[in-house]
Amino acid sequence: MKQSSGVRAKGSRAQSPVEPGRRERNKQEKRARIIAAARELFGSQGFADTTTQKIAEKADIGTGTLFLYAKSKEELLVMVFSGDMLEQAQNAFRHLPASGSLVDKLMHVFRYMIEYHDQDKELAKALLKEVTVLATSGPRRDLARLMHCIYSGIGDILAAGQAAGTIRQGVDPQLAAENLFAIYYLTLLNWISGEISKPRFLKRLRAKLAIGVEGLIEPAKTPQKSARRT
Amino acid sequence: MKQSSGVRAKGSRAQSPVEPGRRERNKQEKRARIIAAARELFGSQGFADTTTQKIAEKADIGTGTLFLYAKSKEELLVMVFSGDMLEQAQNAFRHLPASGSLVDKLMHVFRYMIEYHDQDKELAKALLKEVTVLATSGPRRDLARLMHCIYSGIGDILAAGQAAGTIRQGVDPQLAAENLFAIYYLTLLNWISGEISKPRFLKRLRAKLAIGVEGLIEPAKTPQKSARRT
DNA sequence: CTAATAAACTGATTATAGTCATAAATGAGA
DNA sequence: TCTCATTTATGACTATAATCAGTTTATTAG
Repeated sequence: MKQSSGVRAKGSRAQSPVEPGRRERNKQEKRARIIAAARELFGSQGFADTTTQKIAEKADIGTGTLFLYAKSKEELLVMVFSGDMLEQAQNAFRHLPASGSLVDKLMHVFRYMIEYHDQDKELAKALLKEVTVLATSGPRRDLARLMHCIYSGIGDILAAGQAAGTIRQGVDPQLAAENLFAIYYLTLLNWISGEISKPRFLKRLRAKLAIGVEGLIEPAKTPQKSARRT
Repeated sequence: MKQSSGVRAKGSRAQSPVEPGRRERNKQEKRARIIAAARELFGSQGFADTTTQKIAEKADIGTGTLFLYAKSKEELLVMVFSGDMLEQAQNAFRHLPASGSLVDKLMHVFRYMIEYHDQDKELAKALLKEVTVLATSGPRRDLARLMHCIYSGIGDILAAGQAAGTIRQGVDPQLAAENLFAIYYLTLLNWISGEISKPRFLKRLRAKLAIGVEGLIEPAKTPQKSARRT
């Protein structure tokens, strides 16, 4: 019933606020071995052909132990790659170009993610299948972090646009960010599932984002510049 | 090597262009039994707790036969419910209200689909997990029909709006339709995965669709009517 | 009709994800 | 140091999705 997450403050010198303790260290070290083994095997054999046995063997743990760290093979997959995806997303926002249109900025961000998935399309497919349903769901903490990073990153871009006066004040940046991500995400899934080529995909994505940004409404008969072909 | 899809034109009277033949009839009948059995069991026991054994038993076929009709348990799930979803989508467009804003119309359409999934959230979750990745992919014919129905339905609404002059001519209705569906879909997934209540979800969806329709761009300093709160 | 061919069916069998009773390791208290 | 309680680890075991070699059934040709 106690929580005792390796907090240890025994005896005299325990100056650093949290000292792990052997138990916690072992656990982390094992967790790291599991992730390393799974990453390598998923990468070389693919998701379906990698058995949990092989992962346990490679990580040098018992077969049952694996499921103490991930409740299922699918969760293991997410565990392995959600960290990578978060890093990729953070990089995307860190290297955001200062100039350029909103669509350019969005394409910059999404291209980082696209490049990541392009490394291994099969794996990406399996991964996205899991992520799609889990991402929004409660107890997947790491995915929640990823989604928050993405949504707040895009939200910040939009808020900056509002501050600069290029984006309507009335728009909730959070909701708009979710919209733009949704557009990206379904287009990504379409690409991952085969069919369409990468250049075509990128072009299509850009066109869709442009529509998402500009909206669908006819600008109420003001014969100004941007009204094309009547 | 021959194709011989039960075409049968034997002997004298074979006036109707394609007469099934016993083999094809058996197959269809068996397929129907499988779908009926699977639907009932998935509905009462849920996806995970329904074994393929139980389905085969209930459909009165061998365990192996099941996998002649669906390559996997997941495909079986899609087989069972994609027909329902298509019907639901067709109903939504059939009963489209003549008046109302674009957002109203979209909400009308999506509400039909939402009501369907609301009947059994757990099942919907399992179903959407499969559908999300397969929907776009090649060899899933029934899902392809579903997506085409949805996209062309929304596309038609938008094209009508263009004809009426309320929607910008420059917008590709197909791409815009995919955007609006994407907004709906990720919001749906978020709802299905728990957390948010139905009224909140509907409200949020409407707000997002409004943003998707109106766009994000500041209307270039024309102090006209529709510019809210400066 | 009969034989030959092809398609559809079958359930015993296999592969593997995930469980669970038991054992080992760890840390706290004395 | 030696208990004792709690957490973590283990691999034999179970459940079940999916396969496949062998069988049955339908169709076509003669």
